[in-house]
Amino acid sequence: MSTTIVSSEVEKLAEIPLLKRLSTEAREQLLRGATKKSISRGEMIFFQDDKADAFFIVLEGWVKVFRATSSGDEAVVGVFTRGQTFAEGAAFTNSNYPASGEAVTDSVVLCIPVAHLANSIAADPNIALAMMSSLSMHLHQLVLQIEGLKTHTGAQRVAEFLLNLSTEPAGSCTLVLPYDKALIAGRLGMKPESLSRAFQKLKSYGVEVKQNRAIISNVQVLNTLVEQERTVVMHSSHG
Amino acid sequence: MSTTIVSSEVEKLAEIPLLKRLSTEAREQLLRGATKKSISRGEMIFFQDDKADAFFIVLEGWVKVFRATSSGDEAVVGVFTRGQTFAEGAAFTNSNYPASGEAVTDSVVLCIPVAHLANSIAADPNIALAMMSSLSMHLHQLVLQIEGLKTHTGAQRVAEFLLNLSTEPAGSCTLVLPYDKALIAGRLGMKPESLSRAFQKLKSYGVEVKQNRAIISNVQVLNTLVEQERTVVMHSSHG
DNA sequence: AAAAGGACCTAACGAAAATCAAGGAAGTAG
DNA sequence: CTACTTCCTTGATTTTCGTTAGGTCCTTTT
Repeated sequence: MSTTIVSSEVEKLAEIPLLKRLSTEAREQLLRGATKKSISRGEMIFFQDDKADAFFIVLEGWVKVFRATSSGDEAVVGVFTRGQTFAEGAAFTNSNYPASGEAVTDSVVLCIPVAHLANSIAADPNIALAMMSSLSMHLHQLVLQIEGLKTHTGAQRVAEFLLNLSTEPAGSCTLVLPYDKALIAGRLGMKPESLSRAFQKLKSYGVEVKQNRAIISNVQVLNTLVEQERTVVMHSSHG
Repeated sequence: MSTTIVSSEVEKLAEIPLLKRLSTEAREQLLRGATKKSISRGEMIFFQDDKADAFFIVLEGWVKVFRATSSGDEAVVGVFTRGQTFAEGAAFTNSNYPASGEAVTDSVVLCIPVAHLANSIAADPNIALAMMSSLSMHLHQLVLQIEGLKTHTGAQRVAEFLLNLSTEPAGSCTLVLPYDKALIAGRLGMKPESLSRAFQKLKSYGVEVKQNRAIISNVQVLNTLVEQERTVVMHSSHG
């Protein structure tokens, strides 16, 4: 399921962060070599260790990127949705994908071959600047993820995740969990059971989870929890 | 302690990965705006949340990049040495440093202002490609770090760290721990006490640690340890 | 309507690692 | 040589988290 981009679609894609800063000509040039792919839930997009000959932009749905260890264990490295780029890092080292990509919902992604990207950059160097900005944001996100893993408890990471989903800066807020709990757990570096326990603990901080809906009664309370030091957190007073 | 680069030095710097692929002219252009800084052990190079107006290349010594939480806890995001680039991600987001940088030994770093980089890229787009490659390698390294944290035990991560330092592909090998154990622990996402105990466990895999020297009696044995699944590792037979 | 399957939660156990506290080893200054 | 600091190790205890197994609820199937 793969089609080229028709020019009427190009302007719709201008809202994507990576393409936003480009001129109309540069955008058209870059998209000329791109194809749109529809992918069913559970289908693989690329495989770890394969030659990295393309990178991707999510148009619809959710995609996970993960590394599989030799023993079948997997570590979720990122989860991406509408407008986000993924696997763009591999595209420049002229090497292989360091991780695998899989659709976790039915998805549509834009696939841009590395060879075409190289040509496009030669034609318009501004494309390189847009890519670098995208890479940097990715880098920044990974830095935050590492900090979270090293200094936050499970419940704190879950709280952080919920706060990122919430739009309200304060007060109460209801939100929809974007993908199933097993994947959320993977994304946060824990097992589903631990995620369950974390939700339990967050009850005493005013978080109610029912099905795929979460209700935060007070965003600021959660915020203070995330800010707290590891050792001080989650002692007898709450629980 | 900050000086500009004299042209006689430029060719010596050609071996640095970021600069390697550039033409002599591009290299000279980029280095024209660079300054060399000598930094004492413990001195800060840049501060988290400050405006990111420069990125760096290590010429001598070791530098750590870390994030500090409000409560004084810190997460080491990377440790860099000779030839490696750091904080280059911040140079493109036009924002603030997501982490702080500090010299852990007396060091010399090359400081390249973001404004000058932008000018240089305009003059020669190939510089952009070199930067992208550097960013990508960084991205890849962080991905591996996240994988390690999520799927390896402490002892496995230490083994991995030692293997990265070793030059021999097999057999025995002696190596020098490049910086103090507290930092190694931070780098690997654990406490110094846990690092100590991890070294203990590795004794039964043929690793001897005395002072800042480590002797690996068989590199391959360590390699198999790292490859093993989490749950199978470190049971009664060893220890 | 009953059965089957899937997603999620709960509980009990064990392993890994953090914490707290104390003791050693090496280097430095008096 | 002794006192002191800094860095590292060790031991005892607690917490966290993975594992396993069983249970509930909800949806789909027959």
